[in-house]
Amino acid sequence: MGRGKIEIRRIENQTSRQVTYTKRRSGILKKAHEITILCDAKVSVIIFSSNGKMVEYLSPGSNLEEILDLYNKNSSGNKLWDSKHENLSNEIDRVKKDNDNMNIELKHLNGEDITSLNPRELIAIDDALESGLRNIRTKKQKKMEIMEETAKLMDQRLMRDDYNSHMNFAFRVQPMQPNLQERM
Amino acid sequence: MGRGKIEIRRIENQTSRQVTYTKRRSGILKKAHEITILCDAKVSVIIFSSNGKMVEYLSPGSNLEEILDLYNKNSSGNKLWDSKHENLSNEIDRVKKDNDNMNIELKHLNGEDITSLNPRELIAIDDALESGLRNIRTKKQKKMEIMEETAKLMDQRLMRDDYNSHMNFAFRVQPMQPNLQERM
DNA sequence: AACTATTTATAAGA
DNA sequence: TTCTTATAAATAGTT
Repeated sequence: MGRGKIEIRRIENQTSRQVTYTKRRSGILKKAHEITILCDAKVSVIIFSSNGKMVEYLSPGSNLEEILDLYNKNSSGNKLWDSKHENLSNEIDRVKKDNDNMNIELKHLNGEDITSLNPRELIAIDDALESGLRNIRTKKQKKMEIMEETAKLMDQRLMRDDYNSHMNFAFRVQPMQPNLQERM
Repeated sequence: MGRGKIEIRRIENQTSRQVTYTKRRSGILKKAHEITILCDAKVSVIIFSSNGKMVEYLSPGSNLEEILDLYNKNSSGNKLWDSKHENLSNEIDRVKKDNDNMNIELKHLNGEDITSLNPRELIAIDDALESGLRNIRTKKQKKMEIMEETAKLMDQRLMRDDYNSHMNFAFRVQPMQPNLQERM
């Protein structure tokens, strides 16, 4: 449809390729719109020029997500963006499994849900609890000691500061007696 | 372009709407293909008829995921399928948080990572461990008792069955000498 | 960016 | 439906 017939093959001349692209692109978008109106179809057209610029047509009253949902429904087999979602889903499953395991472990450590356990498992839990208790008491003990130590040091320092501040006071109230300056 | 000019408005006649749809649909697909070849563009066309049947065109050497990735890059603002993604991501975060909390709790119960805890918290852990220990020992005890009870009952039953089977045997192998039955 | 000769698409009819 | 064909629309090459 033009001054001459053309073969459908890549237009080598960069300029006329660009011109043809623009003309035909608008043609397609127009047709897409027309079929939408004439036949109430839903149409999505996405066109990228060779240099990456995009234009799209979307039937009014549609949105691409809806179209792609329909696309997924109509496509047999592997769905669009499933691969992207699959990774996330897998991670959820993995983390949930961890979650369940820890939940069970916590319950066991609290003596719940243990009716199905065998004696060997019960002993393991008992051991874990005892070991935890030992650990925490040791550390608590150590902590207490450190705190007491610190408290003692603080106390000493406070007493010293207190002494000094008394001295300061003494100096301040008697500034005119330089022979009392032997303070640290 | 036809015997008469038509207005671009919904074709009310169901039949001619269907006919027009088919013709124009193939027209669009053809044009999509042509611009792909002539101008080496990338094109995605998805068309749904009013009764939900789908056809698509996709430039050879492309796939829809690629096109939609480009679409996302070219669309400013909120991306396609982000909402779906977001839901999954949120769930992961939520579950991971649970996970972390339980992990910390488990470590605390084992006496690990407790240096930052205050004495009140340490006491809570200590209590939890003791209560767990009490629970599990009570239940273990109960379980043992039940098992012993069961064992005893089984034993009694076995002994009785054993006796009976001997009786049977005795009767069977020495049916003719009833006075030799006094074995156990 | 406009123009127009020609091709192509397609509306209506068979 | 499918085929035909007159005509509208799109567009290739030109200005």
